Amino acid sequence: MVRTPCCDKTGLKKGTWTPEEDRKLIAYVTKYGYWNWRQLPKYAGLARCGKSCRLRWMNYLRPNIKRGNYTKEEEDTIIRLHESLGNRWSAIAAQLPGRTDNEIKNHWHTSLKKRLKRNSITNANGAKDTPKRKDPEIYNHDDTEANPVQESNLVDIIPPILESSSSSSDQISSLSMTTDITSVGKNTNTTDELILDNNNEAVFHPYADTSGSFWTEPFYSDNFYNLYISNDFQAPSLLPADPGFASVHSPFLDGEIILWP
DNA sequence: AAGATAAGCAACCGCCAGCGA
DNA sequence: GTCGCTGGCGGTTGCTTATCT
Repeated sequence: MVRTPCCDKTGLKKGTWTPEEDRKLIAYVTKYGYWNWRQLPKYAGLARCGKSCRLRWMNYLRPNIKRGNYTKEEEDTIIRLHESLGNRWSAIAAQLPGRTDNEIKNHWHTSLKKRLKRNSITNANGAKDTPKRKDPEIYNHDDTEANPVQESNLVDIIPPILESSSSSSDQISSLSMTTDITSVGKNTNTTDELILDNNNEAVFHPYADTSGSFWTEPFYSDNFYNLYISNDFQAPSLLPADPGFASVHSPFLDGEIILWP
């Protein structure tokens, strides 16, 4: 039996996502939710495979994604879970809020596996092989707080995502209303962050200390959505009647936001 | 300074399970 | 029971960046 392709590949773009594509996907999913990944790119105005859209959203664009260096606790958890679960990355990721299976898998293959190997060699004969590049995650855990975020192009426009707002990485518990000043993004080329003032005007401010409050401040704001919700995509003719979908109306937005379960 | 090499990571591919018709 | 569709998962690839020589 001939396997049906996940999508019609003709004319579909592959490779790295552009900020513009990210904006479209964020805007669409924010407004309508992901009701059908295969159909979604058509309505969102994206020349991408549905799977590619899903992967991009799940691994990088959705709320509550934690980027950056792993803490020692996280690494220990990964190692411990890998011992018991094996390569079941999604199961491991479920125990680490904010981390995706893909990211954990990458981290395992690039750092943790080698670290364990090195440890076992060291334990076996006391020998130490020096890696070509010093890995601060392995050699200096105290540095993990110094630079907690590694930004992609995307983060030029997207705020860091709140980890603690939900125990499940697949949930948005709420869209938090924020106060006078709302952080909406970070300029990766400088130490400035983009914020909105009382008039909803974007201005760059010196980026505040990222330690401590960085992952705990509520910043996933309606103002952020207001910035990036655009009208350059087509609304689906039929939105899901799934009772698991809830919608809210924001005074800051033109229309409703679909909140997925 | 430039080329070689290793490391890191985003993204793709193919398979599989679940579900409804 | 089967077929087709969809979402999800894990393995792998290939590009970019960092480091070494």
